[in-house]
Amino acid sequence: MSAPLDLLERPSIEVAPLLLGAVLHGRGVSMRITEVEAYLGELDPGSHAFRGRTRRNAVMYGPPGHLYVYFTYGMHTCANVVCSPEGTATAVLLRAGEIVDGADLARERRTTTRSDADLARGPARLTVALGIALSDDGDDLSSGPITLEPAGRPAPEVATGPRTGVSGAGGTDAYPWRFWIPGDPTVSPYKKHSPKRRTPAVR
DNA sequence: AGCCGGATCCGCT
DNA sequence: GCGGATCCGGCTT
Repeated sequence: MSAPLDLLERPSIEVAPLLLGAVLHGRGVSMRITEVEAYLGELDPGSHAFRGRTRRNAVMYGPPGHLYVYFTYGMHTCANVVCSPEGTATAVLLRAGEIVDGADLARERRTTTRSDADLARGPARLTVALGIALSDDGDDLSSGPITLEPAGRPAPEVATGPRTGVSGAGGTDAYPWRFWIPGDPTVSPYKKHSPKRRTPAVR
């Protein structure tokens, strides 16, 4: 890995706050990262790696500095930055960003009309704005087509809280594994996942 | 071979 | 605020 991305060799929980303010470049769009979540690998019930290596999550086990892209809810793709040394499956989910260049192109990729702040607000919208597809799973962030430019300096202020949308994650709600730039209008507003009813209440 | 639920988003109310 | 969309991965049978 090239020197600028050496920071990704650490576990995702350390990398996540450092990614705030970093800029992704690619496919005609540049995006400043404003919200992320850390997924801690095989020990983390919320992580795709919790039950070990599979074909889908194989990239998470590879070297840091690559994209792990997955498909969910039958229609959405989401993207992670793989962290920690090869053989260890930690990653940072990219949840929101501010388009700093190429907003017209990002907007063309969307099917619905939204405000600028909404263009990459939410992990699936973020991949649409950047033109990331499932075929980008495993892409090297140091050589493109999507590249990562680390933040010049740490974000002046970082907010933390529980991860969003993670259910059945064995009490990890208690851990502040979500990081965002406080007050930034591009940060996704979604509330914490509320578990679905399992069985009808019997009384 | 089949089932279940999901690191979500959108449109309607 | 809520439910539907829509299909794949991973586990069970």
